Amino acid sequence: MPSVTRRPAGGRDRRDAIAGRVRDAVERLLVAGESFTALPVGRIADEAGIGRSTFYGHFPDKVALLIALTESATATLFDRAARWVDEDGTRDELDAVVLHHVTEYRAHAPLLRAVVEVAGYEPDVDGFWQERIVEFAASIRRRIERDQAAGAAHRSIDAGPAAEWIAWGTERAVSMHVATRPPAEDAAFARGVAGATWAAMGRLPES
Amino acid sequence: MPSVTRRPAGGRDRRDAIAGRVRDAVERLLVAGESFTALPVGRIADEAGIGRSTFYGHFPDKVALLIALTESATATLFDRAARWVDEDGTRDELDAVVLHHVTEYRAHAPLLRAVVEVAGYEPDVDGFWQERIVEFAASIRRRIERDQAAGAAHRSIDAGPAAEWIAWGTERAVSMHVATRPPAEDAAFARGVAGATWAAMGRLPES
DNA sequence: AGGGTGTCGGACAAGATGTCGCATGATCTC
DNA sequence: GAGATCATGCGACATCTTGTCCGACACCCT
Repeated sequence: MPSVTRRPAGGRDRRDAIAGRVRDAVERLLVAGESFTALPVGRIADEAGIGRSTFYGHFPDKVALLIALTESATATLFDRAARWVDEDGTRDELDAVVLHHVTEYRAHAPLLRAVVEVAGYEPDVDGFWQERIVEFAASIRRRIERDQAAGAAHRSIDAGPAAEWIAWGTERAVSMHVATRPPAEDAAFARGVAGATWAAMGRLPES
Repeated sequence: MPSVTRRPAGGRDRRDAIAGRVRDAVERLLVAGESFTALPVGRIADEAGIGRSTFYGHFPDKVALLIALTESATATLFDRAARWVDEDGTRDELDAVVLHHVTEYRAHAPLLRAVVEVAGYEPDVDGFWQERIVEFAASIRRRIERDQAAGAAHRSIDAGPAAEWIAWGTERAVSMHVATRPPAEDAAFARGVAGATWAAMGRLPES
């Protein structure tokens, strides 16, 4: 005789299945080139095979959906790069790190395109995205400062602005590259960015 | 006795005055923090003191208005920086060049924010903006290559990707800086970015 | 069987877009 | 000044989207 009332497993499974269908539907539509901004909720509901009012039972609005979609997708996006930064990774490792970032970015490109798009006019999304990049920039700054303290990085580099420039620059350049170039060019692009990043951190190799 | 029929100056003046009022109205609304995307045409018309249908007599739609607004505003945005690049400007000149760019960007910040925002979902605006940055990146690439040919820039820098990274990075970092920091910080930011840019071009000073 | 929850389809109100028609005002030409 | 032409403003209209609500139905649990 149970002493608490519990949600039924069947009901939860069904509810999760619907949220999953909405997610998959949005992904398909974004992959097909739809702009998130111009995408009506009714279209998403149709694509997911649910009622439009059911959508509102799961998500308060389209923006909340986007935030939910991207939280997990971007949770690990910067992990490898941040680890390289935090653990004082080497120049030899950097090509692979940037390539991994480009590859991950490309894998989530439709969603990330939507995030950047919606961040332009939605403060919640903007704040969420900025938080991600600003956090990464802070770790780059600390890395540059450590390198300078150890005499490994050139003292002409001002760690704060340089770190912001690197973090935002990488985000933007990768996003543009992924949007306009084929995957076959990823490795060369990543090598080039890695070289410029290393230099911008004040770490040009000895001539 | 005139042999051609000409539109009267008064009528043209009146027509230009209306277009100007629309421009000023949009600028005021953007400065006030309105998102261009969320701004209805009716609101712009009210702010400009014209009828909504008159708006459509002057601009086919809101996006066309934005493009018209930003074409002149951004026509010269990159001029000074491009000149520095094309005329093989020096490190000593770069601080002032970047600061000028930041200052110009800040002066047009509401409009440029709108461009980047709308570029996310409007192919015309996207193309227009990309063209600007890609052109700038190409000139940076040529500059890096000239420097490398002259033995002044480090050969570890791959000019193509580095140039893209610099161009897009600068656009994005400046836009973020202007949106989140006060003008008093512009000079320090510009110096920092100039240092990182010079380094990313493979031009770290001798230790 | 009864109760509770979730879903679907439809209706509603509000807002925005783009177009059109009509009345009025402004300007130009003779 | 009179008449013609063009531009403007207002309002109506059709369409679409958003967010909300309602009733009917399905499903699950006790």
